[in-house]
Amino acid sequence: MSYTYEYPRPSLTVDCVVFGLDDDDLKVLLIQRGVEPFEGRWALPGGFVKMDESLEAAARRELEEESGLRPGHLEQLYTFGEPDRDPRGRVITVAYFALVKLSAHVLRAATDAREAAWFSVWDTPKLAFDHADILNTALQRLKGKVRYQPIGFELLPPKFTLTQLQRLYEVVLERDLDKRNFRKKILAMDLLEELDEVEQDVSHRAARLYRFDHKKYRQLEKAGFNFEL
Amino acid sequence: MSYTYEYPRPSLTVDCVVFGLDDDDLKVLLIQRGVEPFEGRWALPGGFVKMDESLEAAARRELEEESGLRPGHLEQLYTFGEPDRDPRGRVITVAYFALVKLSAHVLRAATDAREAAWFSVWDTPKLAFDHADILNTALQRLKGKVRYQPIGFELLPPKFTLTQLQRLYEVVLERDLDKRNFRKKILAMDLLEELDEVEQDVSHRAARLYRFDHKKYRQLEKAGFNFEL
DNA sequence: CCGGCATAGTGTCCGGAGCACACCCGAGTC
DNA sequence: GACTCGGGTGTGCTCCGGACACTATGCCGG
Repeated sequence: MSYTYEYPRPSLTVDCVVFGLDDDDLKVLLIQRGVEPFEGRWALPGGFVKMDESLEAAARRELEEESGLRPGHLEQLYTFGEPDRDPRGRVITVAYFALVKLSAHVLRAATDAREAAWFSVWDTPKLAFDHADILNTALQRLKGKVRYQPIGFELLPPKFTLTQLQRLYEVVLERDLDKRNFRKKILAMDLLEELDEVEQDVSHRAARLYRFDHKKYRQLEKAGFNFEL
Repeated sequence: MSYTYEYPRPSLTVDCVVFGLDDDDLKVLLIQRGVEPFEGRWALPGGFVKMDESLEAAARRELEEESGLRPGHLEQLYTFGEPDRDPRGRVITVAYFALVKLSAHVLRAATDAREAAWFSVWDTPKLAFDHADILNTALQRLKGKVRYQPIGFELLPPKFTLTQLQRLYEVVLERDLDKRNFRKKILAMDLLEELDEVEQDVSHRAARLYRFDHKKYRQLEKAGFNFEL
C-alpha cells in the first residue's frame, strides 16, 4: 500500500512527557527504543498519529501501547518541527505533558519499546532526537502551571499528608517553603477534605490524611476563584 | 511532480493570529480567502509549511506574503489537529500568535488572499475552518500573558503615554484599572524611560511620553525579576 | 483676555496577605 | 521512661494592593 500526494508532506508524531512523583523525587517516564533510528537509546514515549484520530487520542494510545499508562491529566505542551530534528526526514511532533500517580500504575513495555522505566528528571540518560529539549520545555511548563492550577494533586495518591503535598511543591519549584505558611494557605482555600485517618507504618507521630475535593474545586472555579500557590 | 509514502500523511499548515491596537480597540488581522475551500470567507493568514523551513519561519513567510506584516513578537500558540477541521482532508495547523504596532505597517494583500484587513476582535465576521477557536485561544493567551510579561509594549508605538498603556491593559483584560495605582506600579518597576517630550496635537494638556527600556528589562529578567501587571 | 473643558498628574489611608519565627504533641524505639 | 523524629499549631510585623478626589496644564471659543 502506498500514498501519493501532489506536494511533499511531513510525518506527524506525538510524544508524551509523563511526570510522576516518587517520595521526593520527580520522575519522568522514558522508553528504550527497539527500532532505528536511535535503537537502544532512551526516549519519550510516542509515535505516529493515525489519519483519523485526534492528536490527544494519539498521545493516549501511544502512551498506553508503550507503557501501559493511562494518565489523568494530559495537555498539549508544544509542537517541535525543526527540519532536521529527525534523521528519517521531516517529522513534526506534537508534545503532550501528563501527570500520573506513580503508585497507581505498573509499567509494561510493548510495541516499539524494549523497556519502559522511570528516571529522575535531574538525571536522565542521553535522549534520542530533540527529546531533551522537549523534556526541558515540559519542566518549565510544570513549574509555571503548578502554582496557579491545582494539578499537583494528580501526582499524589488519593489520600496524602500535607507534608507530602508540600514536598511535591518543593521538588517541582526547586525551593523550600515555610511549613506553617504553606499549611495556612492551602487549608484556607478549603479545597482539601480532612479525613479521619492517619498514615500507617511510620516510626513517628502519624500525619493526618487529606483528600483533594474535586467537586468543590469545580464549583469555586466556576465562581471565578483562582488557585495560587 | 508527486510524492509517494508508505503510510498516509497529513498536511501541515501554520496560521497566525496577529493582534494590533487601534486607540482603544483590539484588532485582529484577517484575510479574505481567494481560493477554495471557504473562498471569499475571512480567515487567519497562514498556509502550508515547506519541507525545509522551520515552523516559525513558515509563519513569518506566510504572514509577510499575505499581508506584508513583519511582527516583532511571534510565538507558538497551539496546534490544532482534529481530523475533520479541514474539508480537504487531514490538515494539522500550528497556530502562532503575534503582536504588531498597528501604526507601523501598511497592509498589502497578496498570493491566496484577496484582501487583508483589521477587525475588532469583539466583532469579526464568520471565519473559515476552526479559526474562531484559534482566535479564542489566542485571546485567552494574550490575557494571561500580558499580565506577567511585558509584551503589551509590542502593541504600542515606541513612544507612548501612560494613559495609552493603561488603555491597552484595560482593553486586553476587559476591565477598568485605577489610574493612580496603575501608574504607581508600572513606574515602580523602573522599566519606563521618561522622555522630555509630550504628545502633540491634542486639544488639552499634553501627556508626557515614555519609552520602554528593553535593555533594563533584560537585565532585570536575568536577575530573576518578574513583571506583573 | 477670560472662562470652560478635557485630560494629566499626584498622595494617603486601610485592610489583608505574606512571611518570619518557636514551641508542644504523639508515637515508636531502645 | 527517656529520646528521637516528624506532626501540628498562633502571633505579630511588614509590605503590597486597592479605594479614593482634587489640583494642574494647555487648548479653545467667545
